[in-house]
Amino acid sequence: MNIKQELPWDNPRFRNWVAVARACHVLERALAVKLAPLDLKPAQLDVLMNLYRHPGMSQHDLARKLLVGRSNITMLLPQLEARGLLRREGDEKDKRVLRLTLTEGGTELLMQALKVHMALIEKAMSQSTAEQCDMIGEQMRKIYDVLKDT
Amino acid sequence: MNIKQELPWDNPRFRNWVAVARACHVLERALAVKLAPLDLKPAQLDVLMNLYRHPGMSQHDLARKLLVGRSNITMLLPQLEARGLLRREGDEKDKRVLRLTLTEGGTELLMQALKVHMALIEKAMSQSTAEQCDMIGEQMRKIYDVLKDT
DNA sequence: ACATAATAGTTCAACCATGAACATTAAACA
DNA sequence: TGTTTAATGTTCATGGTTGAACTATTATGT
Repeated sequence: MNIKQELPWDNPRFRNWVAVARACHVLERALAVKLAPLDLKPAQLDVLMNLYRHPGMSQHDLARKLLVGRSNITMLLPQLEARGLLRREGDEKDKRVLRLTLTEGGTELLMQALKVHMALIEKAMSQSTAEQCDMIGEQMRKIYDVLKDT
Repeated sequence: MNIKQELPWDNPRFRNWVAVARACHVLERALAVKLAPLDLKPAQLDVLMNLYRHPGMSQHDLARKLLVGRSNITMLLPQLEARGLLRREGDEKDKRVLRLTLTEGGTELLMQALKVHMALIEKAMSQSTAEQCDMIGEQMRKIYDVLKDT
């Protein structure tokens, strides 16, 4: 086979993407550490955030928002429900779906967790100008759109 | 407690970072799918790439490069070694360390996998200009530096 | 209406990643 | 030298994520 090809580490796009992946990795890790005192995992925070913004959403919709399998949601929710952070109530029209809503306590914990999350992101992205930051977001949304159905 | 605070979804930095995380997520997933025919996981590809660039590196160094724990490497390598993709040889000076090198077969498989990986990244980032792409990489490296010791 | 297909959620087994505890070897230092 | 400290790699128990198979319910099509 022809082993001669442009090696990726000479390719700017490749090198730059590696940087993106590494940044994601360390931010995720840092978030996990900072959330530990609240006894909350990043995945759980994602759940709370989505329920705050979309009260009454179904588990299926939540899974799609989080880019995760439905079974993952099934495994995730009981702990949060047992802690009184959210409610699961059967939809009356469609008996298959469960409607999810945050409780008072869930909202309160979310607000604390958001402070932590925001502080971390501020720290991370404070080095970029607003224009740079927006441009990054714009490009990343394009990437998502290109790949989402792959 | 004071629940009044700037909500993250109104904050550009937050929204843009979410886009970064989502883009990472879907690219990682797409890579896993595309690598499946080669019977290779993304994590394994990362190993091969690093060994290609740094032949003779130790497991400890590899773990640091990949931002994972040493035990992860211990679990990862035997499969690759059994497939004849790499060699583990004890260092003569320091009997604690194992030196890792790719075999011919490992290099060959790596080259195939790199084509897949490159194609995916090209597809993802082809929407950005070279300047935008470099800027993204630059900002991400800053983020990594800021957070790496958190 | 009835059969078929599609959807929401659950269960379960398999796979990964992690971190603490451990064995071996090397380095520091007294 | 002899003792203590540090570093490398392994083992193992734990917890998280996944996808396929399953149940229950709703939609579709004839």
